[in-house]
Parts: sequence; C-alpha cells; structure tokens
Amino acid sequence: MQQSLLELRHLKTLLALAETGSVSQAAKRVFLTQSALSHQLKALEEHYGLPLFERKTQPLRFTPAGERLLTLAREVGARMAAAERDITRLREGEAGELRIAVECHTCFDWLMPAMDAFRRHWPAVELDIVSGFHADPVGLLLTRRADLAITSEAEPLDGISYQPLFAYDMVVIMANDHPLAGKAVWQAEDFVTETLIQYPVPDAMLDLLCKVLKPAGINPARRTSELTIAIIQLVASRRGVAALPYWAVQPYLDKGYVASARIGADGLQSELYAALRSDDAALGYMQDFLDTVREQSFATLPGLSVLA
Amino acid sequence: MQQSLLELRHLKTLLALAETGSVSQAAKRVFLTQSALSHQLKALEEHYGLPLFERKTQPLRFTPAGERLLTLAREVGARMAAAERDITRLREGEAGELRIAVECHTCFDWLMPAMDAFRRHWPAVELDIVSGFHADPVGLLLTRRADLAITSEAEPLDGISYQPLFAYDMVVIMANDHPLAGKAVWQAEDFVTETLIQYPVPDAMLDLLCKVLKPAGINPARRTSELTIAIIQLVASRRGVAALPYWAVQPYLDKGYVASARIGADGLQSELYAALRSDDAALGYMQDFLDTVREQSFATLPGLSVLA
DNA sequence: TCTGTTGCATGAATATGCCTCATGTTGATC
DNA sequence: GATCAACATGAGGCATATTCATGCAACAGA
Repeated sequence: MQQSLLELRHLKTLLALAETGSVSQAAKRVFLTQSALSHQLKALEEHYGLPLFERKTQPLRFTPAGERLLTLAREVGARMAAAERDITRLREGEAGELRIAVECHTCFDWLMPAMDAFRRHWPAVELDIVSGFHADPVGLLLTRRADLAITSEAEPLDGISYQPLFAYDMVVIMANDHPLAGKAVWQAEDFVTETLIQYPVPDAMLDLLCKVLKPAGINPARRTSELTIAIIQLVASRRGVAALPYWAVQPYLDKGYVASARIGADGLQSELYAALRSDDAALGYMQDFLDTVREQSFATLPGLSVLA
Repeated sequence: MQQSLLELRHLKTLLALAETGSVSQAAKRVFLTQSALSHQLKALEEHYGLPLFERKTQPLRFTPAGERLLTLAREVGARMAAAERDITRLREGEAGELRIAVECHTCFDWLMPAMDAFRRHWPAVELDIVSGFHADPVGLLLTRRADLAITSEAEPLDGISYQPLFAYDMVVIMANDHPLAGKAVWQAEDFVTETLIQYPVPDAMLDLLCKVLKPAGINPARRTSELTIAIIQLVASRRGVAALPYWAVQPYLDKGYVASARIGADGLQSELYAALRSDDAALGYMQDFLDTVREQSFATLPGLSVLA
C-alpha cells in the first residue's frame, strides 16, 4: 500500500554522499548532476517527513535518520554485489586467471586493498602481479604474459580495450623551509634550479617532464629512488623536489614532514586506465576486479576524481 | 560501470512469484499486469544471460540463479522494511496503542501470526484484542474503545477510513457421503432441505444467507457452534452443511474429512477491510500492522486474492 | 563593501524507460 | 480440432527522473 519511494538509486546516492561529503562531489561519483541529487534528497526528506542531513556544514553531516538509511545502503549494497557475483559465477564458472602488469610505482598503494577484497570474492581466480616494471605493459597483454595492465594513457590498439579507473592530481612536494614553500602554485620556471627526485623510469612516463617542463624548455637535474618513502625523505632533507600523486603524499603533508604545491594554474591531472584484451572484457571476474579497484580506491585514497 | 539493472521492483516481483507460483497471480499481488512482469523477467534473464525459471511447470520452478536472486530479495526486503520502520519510529516515537475489535470468528486464524510478527517489530506498542464479538465493531472505534476493527464491509462513515485487507472464497462443506458431495457447484435450491451449521452471530453477518438464500426465498434450518473444528465435526457427522472460508477448511479437505463445493456459478466472494479512525490512518505502526496482516496472510493462507 | 566563487535549491523542459494495450504463441483438456 | 489459460512480444503512451537555467546563501579576497 504505502509506496516505498526508496530505490536503489537513492541508496547509491547516500553511499556516494557519505564518501565524498558533498552533494556536488557525490553527483560526479554516480554520474549525475548536482541538481538531480538535490531533487532526490528533497524527495526522500519529504517522503519521510524528516531531515536526513545537515547541509550547512562541510562535509555535510547525516542526521540519525540519514545514518539509518546509510546503514541500510551498506547492507543492501554488499548483498546486491554478492548476489550478482554469485550469478556471474553460475554463468561463467569459478575459476580464471588474472595476471596484472603495473608500470607505476605508487600503484601498489591502491592495488593492494583492491586485490585483497578481490581475493575474498573470487577465491578460485589465480591472482598474480607480473613482477618487475615494464616499459610496455600492454605488450604483455598481447603476448599473453599478463591479462590486465595498468596504464596512464589509453593509446588505441587493436585487440586491446581500455577502461577508465580514476583521475588524480599530481603535486610538487618540497622541504618545509624551501624558499617557495608558501607558494600555492608552482609554474614551470620554478623548477629551473631544482633537482627533481623521481622513480627510475623512462622520461616518457613522467608527466611533469613531458607536459610541463619540456614544453617550457626546462631540464632540471635528476636523482632517482625506488621507494616513495625514500623520495619523501630526500625532499624533506632538501635534496630536491618531487612530483607525486596527492593521495600518495597526503599522509606526510598532514604530519607536516613536507610542504606541497599545485603544478600549473589548473594543476597537473593524471589518469589511470586498465588495459585488457578485448576478448576478456566481458569476463565477470575481470569487470568485478575493475569495479573493486574503483570502489576501494575511492574509499581509501583522498582527492580522487572520476574518469569517464 | 556495468549497470546493475536489478531494481527493488524486480525483487518484489520475485517474492510475489515465489509465493504465488505463477506470473499472472504475482502480477495481481504487485498491482501490475501480467505483461509488465513478463517484460521484467525477460529483461532480467537477458541481463544475466541465464534462465531464472522453468516456465512450463505449474507452479513455476526457480533455477539456481533464480533461487539466488530470491534469497537476495528476502534479505533485502527484510532489511528495507526494518529500516523504514526505524525511520518511522524516529519520526513518531516508539509507543502507541492498538486495540483490535473482531467481528468474525475465523479471523483469529490469520490474526495470530500477524500480531506475532507485529509485536516483534513494535515492542512498545500496546497490542490488545477487544474481547468478545461485537455486532458493531466500528462503533467501538468512535467511542475509542478500540483503534482498529476488522469488518467485511466498508460502509462509509464520517471519521472512519477503511483499508482493504484481502478477499477470499466461501465454500460450502458437506459430509463425504452426502448425496450432493460430487457436485462442483451448489445453487441456492440445493440448501432447501439442509440444516445450516453456523457461528452464533446475527443473520446480517452471514453472507450465504443475505446474498444467496434470502434472495431466493430459502430459509433453511439452523444450528450454531462457536468453534470451527466443532462445525466441521458436525458436518462430517451429517448433521448439516456449513459455509466457511476456503482457507479455513482447506486442511480438512486435504485430509478428506469433508467435501466442499463452490457456492453459485461465480462463487461467493467475501472481503475483509480494516476500519480505523481517519486521524489514525497516518500512524506508522498502524499502516505497518495492516501491511503485516496482508503479508502474513498471503504467506499463510491458501486461495487469497488481492483487494483493491 | 563589493565582487567573484563555490555549493545547494528550485521550477520548467526534456528524455528515459516502464507499463499497458492489443495481439500472438504455446500447451493442456475435452 | 477447438477452446481456454497462461505466458510472450511489439508498439505506444505516460509518468517521472534528469537536465538546464537560474536563484540564493555563504565565504574569501580585494
């Protein structure tokens, strides 16, 4: 009799809202406009005759009623996902192989929790990381030495299909007492006299170099290190500056170990894609892995943005 | 990325389908057409690339995939209902009073499981049955000696609002060796020489009398008993015949204690409504009680039909 | 104080997709 | 073979979620 109004789309909205803390951000997360979500929330609140959020605050807070619905959303979301996985397994079988090739050092930060969750959901799928870093991870797909490659560019290639994961900002980090430490935005010229501390990878894989410094004719001194934490230490010790994903350095910024700045007026955006053989794109566990990556990453890492 | 398609409406459909065992019946239960459900199911099966049911059988059977979705539907349904109850309590408070007046003897068969479920969901609401059987239960509402009355007619009255519960067929039962025991349908004339065994209630409350026998000018002998089981015994002992709800006698028919027949070519339909003071109609626990009654009754009793 | 910005709300227009209607198909029963 | 019941299917209407175009409020910076 009493129509329930509450639909899955509302629950998804609530989850996005809880994760992002703002209507506009949540809207991006569920691929709708801010207006659409505003209407949704208004409808919900009118239906229940109760406020579900306090809007004036940033991040917005849930009222007890909102919290209750959020709990429901988590319960229902998890069960829906589990059921759909089970159905997929009924159709395609339990087993499979998923060997992942990675070209980016920092990727392990988000890959680990995702792989962890995935292993629980698909115990019979053999999950591997193709060891070492490869200049051409997509090549490994075609030679069938890997089934999935993480790349920062979606270069069209026959038999390869790309799926967006997420986007994020690169920031430059510097010692706290660096002369430019107060500057909110660094331009290319600010790097002229600096030593750039980087992972030991080809120049082509360094966005800062390709997209910002080279176009400005700047070629700073370099120094390499394998480990993120080591790079941070070098920066803090005034051995140079580094460009890293915001989500990789945010904990160190919070603790005040180093300072950071945006790169260029609009920031330096980086993107991540998953590349796979087109034949494999329909595999249930493959899609589920990508969904898991997105979900876990957005839940774990700060400052991510969605990538259409 | 992969749109889920699966919506709450699908889950409700699956539940109705499991309970009724047929698409057409399920459609009535969720107030849609058979066509709508057929479309829904087709969409689901296409989406998952698997059959969810075996249609050729009556009642229709679920495949493993269908079973899995059905399980999901039960889980999700229960949680949605619980959440909405919690929200209602947040808005209206925990407590209240719900005194039920009953005019129909057999009602306890379905009232008991419903009250049981309700007590679990609303522990702080005082639940009572107004003892004794009343000729005018609706009057008890207006004098505030009851908050809800079960009636078989929705007679318009100021300040009273009616809500449909369900409809069902009355059948006539007779001894197995009764001369007319093989007859599928009894007409009014078949009652002429019979003794009618009935509850001790006013004639106005006996549909068989008011709607079938009186119009035909037939007034059979009577005999009364308080208990359904006693009535059945009397009938089996060839002391007369009785008109009872199909769902009340079905277990005895199955065991072969008595035989039954339809009353009139189209059967004798009875309806049940809940009457309440219009002010109370918006009360959350009141609506929830009615929902619970419908849900429990359809799940428990055979041969019910929905009542718009 | 003024102004630009950011984030949310709102009303009207649009578009998506669900449901109904009409009809076809299938299977069972006489 | 005819009839009936239950389900399937395609087309079209219609409800409603979403978008678009604004408005409003809070806040920061000049």
